[in-house]
Amino acid sequence: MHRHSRQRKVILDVLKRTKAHPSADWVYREVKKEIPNISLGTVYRNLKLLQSIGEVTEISCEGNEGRFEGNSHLHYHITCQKCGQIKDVDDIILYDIEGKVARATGFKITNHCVGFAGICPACLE
Amino acid sequence: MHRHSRQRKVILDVLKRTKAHPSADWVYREVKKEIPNISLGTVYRNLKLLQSIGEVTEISCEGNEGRFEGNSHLHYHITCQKCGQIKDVDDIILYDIEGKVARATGFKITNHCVGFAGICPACLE
DNA sequence: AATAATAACAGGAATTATTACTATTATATT
DNA sequence: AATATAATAGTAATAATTCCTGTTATTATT
Repeated sequence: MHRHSRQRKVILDVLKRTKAHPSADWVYREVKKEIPNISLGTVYRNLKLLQSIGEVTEISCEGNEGRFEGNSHLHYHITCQKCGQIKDVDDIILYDIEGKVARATGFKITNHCVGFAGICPACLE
Repeated sequence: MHRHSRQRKVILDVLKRTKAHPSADWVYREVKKEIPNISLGTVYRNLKLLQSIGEVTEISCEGNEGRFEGNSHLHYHITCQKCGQIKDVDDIILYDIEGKVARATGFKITNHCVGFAGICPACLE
């Protein structure tokens, strides 16, 4: 069973209060401000644990692996290939896509991802 | 300008004739059968070059980064989380999804990916 | 066909992200 | 308070990919 730890709490707090989609290393540097001797291994271990209980999601599309977010409602992402920012795409809903793929392939679907890449309005000038 | 090289030709041939979605290292080992002293760096360099001219695609969804394919028509992928195989999903068409996201976000979209994870029929028993 | 310019190569070193290991510390239970 | 062990810090190890350097091979030009 899970015990509480200050480290885990601060890691989750950091993720919950940012709208960005940070890397493990960014989380590490941020938590370090509050717990200066935290270990990078602790960050990785807790990011994984927090994922397993649904508190944190790792992005898995369009080269954005290793980016995390504390926002757990279903949505997709778009990445600017020029400045690197990742934004949420909240307006697109793919109705029953997992069901469609399950029927087409015979797989039991457990997860899907959708991601976009392009140039953001600011970088377009 | 690009020159021809035996290495590049064999790398592309290997990718064109497999239905799998191999890793750079698998391609390397396969090409080694024909060119025993090929270098892994050469494989990476050519995979990148072949991508840039559209002959090869790198999968970018659901933890399948670093997997390549020579099949360049638009389609999606599904990965079995138990046995690791990656299969093509050819039957699902997302109508004008890039246009929809462009209108919703203001980005100029250059690419999108859709990927699924689950358990394949064989692994389900 | 020989020459010159340089793209591409082999082999190895370097880099980066992530995981594993181990001795110590902190949390929850009795 | 004593105990069991989950979690930690710090470091070492691993894996995937890129970078570097001297050599080779391809193409264009003579």
